[in-house]
Amino acid sequence: MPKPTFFNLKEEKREKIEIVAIKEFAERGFHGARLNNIVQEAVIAKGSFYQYFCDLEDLYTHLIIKLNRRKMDAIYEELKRHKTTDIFTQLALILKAVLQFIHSCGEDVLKMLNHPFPAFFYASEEIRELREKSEKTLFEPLIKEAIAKGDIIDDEDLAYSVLSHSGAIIREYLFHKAHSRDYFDIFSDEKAYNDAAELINNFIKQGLKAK
Amino acid sequence: MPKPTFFNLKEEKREKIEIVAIKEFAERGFHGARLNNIVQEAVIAKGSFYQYFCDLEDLYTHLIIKLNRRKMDAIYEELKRHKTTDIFTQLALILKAVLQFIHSCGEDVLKMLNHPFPAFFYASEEIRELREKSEKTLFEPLIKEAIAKGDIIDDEDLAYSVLSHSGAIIREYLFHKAHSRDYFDIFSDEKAYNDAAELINNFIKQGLKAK
Amino acid sequence: MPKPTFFNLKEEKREKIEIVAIKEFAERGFHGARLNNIVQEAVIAKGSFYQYFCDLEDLYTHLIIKLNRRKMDAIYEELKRHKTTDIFTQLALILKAVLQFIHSCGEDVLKMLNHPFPAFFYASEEIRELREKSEKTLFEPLIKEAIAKGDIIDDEDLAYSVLSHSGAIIREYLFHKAHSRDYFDIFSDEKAYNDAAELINNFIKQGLKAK
Amino acid sequence: MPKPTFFNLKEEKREKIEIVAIKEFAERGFHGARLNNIVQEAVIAKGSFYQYFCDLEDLYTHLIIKLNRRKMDAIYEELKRHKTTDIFTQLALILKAVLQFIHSCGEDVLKMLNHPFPAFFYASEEIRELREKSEKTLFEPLIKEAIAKGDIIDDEDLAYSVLSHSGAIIREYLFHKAHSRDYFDIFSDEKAYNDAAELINNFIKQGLKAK
DNA sequence: GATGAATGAGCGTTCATTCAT
DNA sequence: AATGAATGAACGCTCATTCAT
Repeated sequence: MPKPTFFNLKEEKREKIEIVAIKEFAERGFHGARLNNIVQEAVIAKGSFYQYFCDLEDLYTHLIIKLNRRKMDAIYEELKRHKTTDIFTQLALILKAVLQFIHSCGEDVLKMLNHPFPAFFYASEEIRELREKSEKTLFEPLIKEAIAKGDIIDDEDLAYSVLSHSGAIIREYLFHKAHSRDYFDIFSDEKAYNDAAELINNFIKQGLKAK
Repeated sequence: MPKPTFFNLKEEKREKIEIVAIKEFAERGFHGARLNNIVQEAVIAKGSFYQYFCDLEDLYTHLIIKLNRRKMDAIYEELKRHKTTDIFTQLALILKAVLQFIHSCGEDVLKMLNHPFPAFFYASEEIRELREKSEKTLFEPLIKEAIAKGDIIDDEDLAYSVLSHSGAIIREYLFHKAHSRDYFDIFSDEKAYNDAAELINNFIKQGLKAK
Repeated sequence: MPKPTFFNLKEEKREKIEIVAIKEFAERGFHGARLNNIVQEAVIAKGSFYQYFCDLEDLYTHLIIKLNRRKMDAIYEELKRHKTTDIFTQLALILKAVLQFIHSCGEDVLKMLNHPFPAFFYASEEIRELREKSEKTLFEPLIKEAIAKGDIIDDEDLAYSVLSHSGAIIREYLFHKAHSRDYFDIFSDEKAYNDAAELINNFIKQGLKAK
Repeated sequence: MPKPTFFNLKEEKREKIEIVAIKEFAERGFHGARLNNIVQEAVIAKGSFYQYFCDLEDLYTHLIIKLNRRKMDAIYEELKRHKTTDIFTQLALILKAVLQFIHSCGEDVLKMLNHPFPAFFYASEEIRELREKSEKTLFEPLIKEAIAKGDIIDDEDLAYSVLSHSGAIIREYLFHKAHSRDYFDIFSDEKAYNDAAELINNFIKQGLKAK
């Protein structure tokens, strides 16, 4: 968690540091990122960095959490805007919101997220919370309601494990179809993405719908 | 690729190095692994390490390839032993073989494989081939045959993207059910794993079976 | 080129590093010189060294350039002080200035310069410029003027190749006479050196003077 | 000095090692040369190398001494063939013999000799002897006789210091004229070399001839 | 709060030399 | 005499972190 000093910074400076850091993490991954590069690009003193963050992990975690929060906000807003109660329509809205979010972030964020997460990431308590509070919090109420309404079969765990992998399956689908491994590709062709999303959504519907 | 010197080593010594390295990679990930620790634990001179491998990446890649080959061998053996042509029975066999393979390897291998792959890994030609020759080679013929026989709907890409995520969905299911994050847990309760495998298998069947 | 940090150092510290480095290069040559020895003798942290210089080559080049500049300055000052236009008087002044310069530097500098230059040295652009701007710049105008005045025969290349070896011939002369191989010896007996310089100067005059 | 084992080797093998070593020293200089490369190219075991030589310095010194001996032999043969007693004709013969020797050795030898001598070289007793026994032994009798005959002025030391630099002055002359630093150039144009040799020879004659 | 020079543990890697076979 | 695997000291260099100003 960044130190209070960081949040007392002028918005402009704070954003500069974040943008520069995202660029560094995007270009070189967490393990390749160098504090020297970040402070140089952000035009802050090395000592100042340690007034703002404990260390590089702290900064990295901060960025991931912030991006995740913004992603979840975008999803919730999309869900709120359409006010549907059908879980498969909701899944479609979620997938669409994710696509839009990624577009809105720019290439560096995408490149950063495309790097494998560093090992410390999985060990961190902060991250455990983050995961609990994002996908679970998102899907569980939807699933519970859909079960209550009798829309899907009565297996929360199955529904969750499938829904939470829907994004990954879409990406695998597009990768496999295109024989590509370029992460950008699959987000740039909006039509192809939406078609794949609908296909996977329908696939999931087959398996989950109440008998 | 390890140097010939490595393969000329006495089996005992060669295995010791591999086991020690797996442990180090398991505990700290590739980027956290330290050559010093490995040579110390394996009781070999630092210089000797470089008689066996070009560098740490070489050792890491060797281990991943070897483990992957053993996994694929186990799967193919299982498929051969049962000689079924039903794709969903085949998927069940595959999942079972993977479970057995992981049991046979021990916890360190699992922990090592659970770490995100380092970036260099994706750049390597060796690895690209490995990936082509493993999951794709495994699933594609099964899918093609099942489509030809009219057992599943005629969408190779969909089938592939779903089947290749079946393992991940099972693990997510067990994680979510157990509220656990210990990766080895989910492989230790064989019954629970097999039940989950059957459940996910059936789920997939719903979505893929020919109409 | 040393980094700005080096030039911001207190004079005392900067000189200590230079003196220590000259001693190390003098005793062991560039290829034998050890960074460990330098930082230990100079009582600075290894990391600090890299705040001051890119690497050992950087330090070595810095020293050579600095010494060369000081040598050339000494020569030009001597020439300016006496304002002669006779090329052989000028050569005598140059030889005298070199002698004084070497005396002012001490034995270590002499020993350092007596080592063969490392190979990288000849590849560097910085050094190419240095060479262009030292001996050539020094001798060529003198020669051109002497030819124009009709003082020496009209062969620039011959004059240059002979004049630029005058120092080496003097040293060989003194070595041979003294049956010595200690490089510093020949500069310590000022009288002998000056006699030799005059002798060689006269020798050259015989070959170069206009007929 | 190589060990007796080396001289017991079959001529063919011995020559192979020398040729390979010359190539390695030519390409990378003494400090860049790697024993690994030499034994690999010469197809001998690393351990065998130490049966033949104490270390790399031993091999290097052996090669230099051998080449020097061959050069001196070539010079003496040339002098013997023409049986002149005029010192300047003799100098011309020496310069010519050197040119021919370098041509006969091939490019690798030239490249090897073009590298600066390593520092250990100057410290070695073996080398001191070598130098004593080559240039000095060559020039001193010639000079003594020329003085006795009254052909040149009575200053042995001057004559020696000038004659022993004649080769270097020729090279400087050709370098300067061609604005080149490529060592090969100056030996490949035989005509230019011979013209320069004659020019420098005449120059020296002016300064040395008896008045 | 801001600075940036100072720090030194730690890194991966090299390679001449040894020595058991 | 020949081998080549084993060795480990030594190398230059990195870079997150500290700390005096």
